[in-house]
Amino acid sequence: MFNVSTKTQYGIRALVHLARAGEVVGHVQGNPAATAAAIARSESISPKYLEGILSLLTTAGLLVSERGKHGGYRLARPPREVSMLEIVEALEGEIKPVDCIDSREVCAQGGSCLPRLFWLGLKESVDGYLSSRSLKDVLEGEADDGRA
Amino acid sequence: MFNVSTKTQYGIRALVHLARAGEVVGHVQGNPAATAAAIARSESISPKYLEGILSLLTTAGLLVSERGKHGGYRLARPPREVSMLEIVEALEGEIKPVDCIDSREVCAQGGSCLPRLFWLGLKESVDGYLSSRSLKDVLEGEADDGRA
DNA sequence: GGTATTCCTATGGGAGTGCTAGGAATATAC
DNA sequence: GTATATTCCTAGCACTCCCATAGGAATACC
Repeated sequence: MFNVSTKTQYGIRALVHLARAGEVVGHVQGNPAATAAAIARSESISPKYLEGILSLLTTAGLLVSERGKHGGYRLARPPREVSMLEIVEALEGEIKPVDCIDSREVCAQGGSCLPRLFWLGLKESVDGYLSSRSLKDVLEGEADDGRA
Repeated sequence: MFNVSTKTQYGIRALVHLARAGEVVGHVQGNPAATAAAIARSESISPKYLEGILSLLTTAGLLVSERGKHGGYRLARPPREVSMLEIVEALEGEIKPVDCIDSREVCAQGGSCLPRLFWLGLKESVDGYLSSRSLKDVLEGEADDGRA
């Protein structure tokens, strides 16, 4: 349960790759931007598949792309300022255990829906974890910050 | 993301239904056991579909079934003693964001897999939330216990 | 113009979800 | 012991989503 798609896994690995290489907009302009093909090779990911993923991250504002020859991708912000929640939501959509999660009203089913509060709590727990980690934390292998 | 299947949603609603009706093994022997058909009717769930779900919960040891005429289902334990983690795992399997979550060794991909620690932390966060809630908590609509 | 890149759209196999259907096994009632 | 009410087991099916793969259009550098 709670399987994370390869799309998200690959996306995160690509972002970690860029972060490790210091590919951030503004910084280290000497470096050429990293191409999708290069990241795919280095991370053993299908190149064409990764292309689409990087496009999504660009649309979401997490990456900046340069087209044409010597083009490629860079992080739009330093890793410290990118929360994992942003990344995951960009690729998988909102954390939403059940569909009725946003409607403050009662569920489709008529009566009182007690489980909804339970699912809401789960969403908050997951959102809390994801938003408390930055790309930099993942890069540095920090599994937890001491407080569960 | 993190969609919970109807199987699990229906299963939980059925368990809440049984808990509310006081259908616990040993207690209130006067009551007839609740049938799948009756629960399905009351909760507006497809009867045949619910049958399979209740069977799963029986196999998992959360319900006790009685076959034949006047048969039905009862909770195997009082609601206070049933953790939501048990229920969810019985219906959806282990919480496992990525497949490499149990292998202490490095992922399939050769090098160091930093994201694995991150996913492990997510699993622990979800497991923690689920194991901290009992069926009774859900029944009483307790969304949180005060501590995030 | 040639080349290297991102970007867009379409396609397809495979797996999982959400049921539906039919009947076998089992227990009670008369 | 037959009828009846229930759980239990297996199979199947439409639908959607996942995981790519493919081909080419748009763009930018040389």
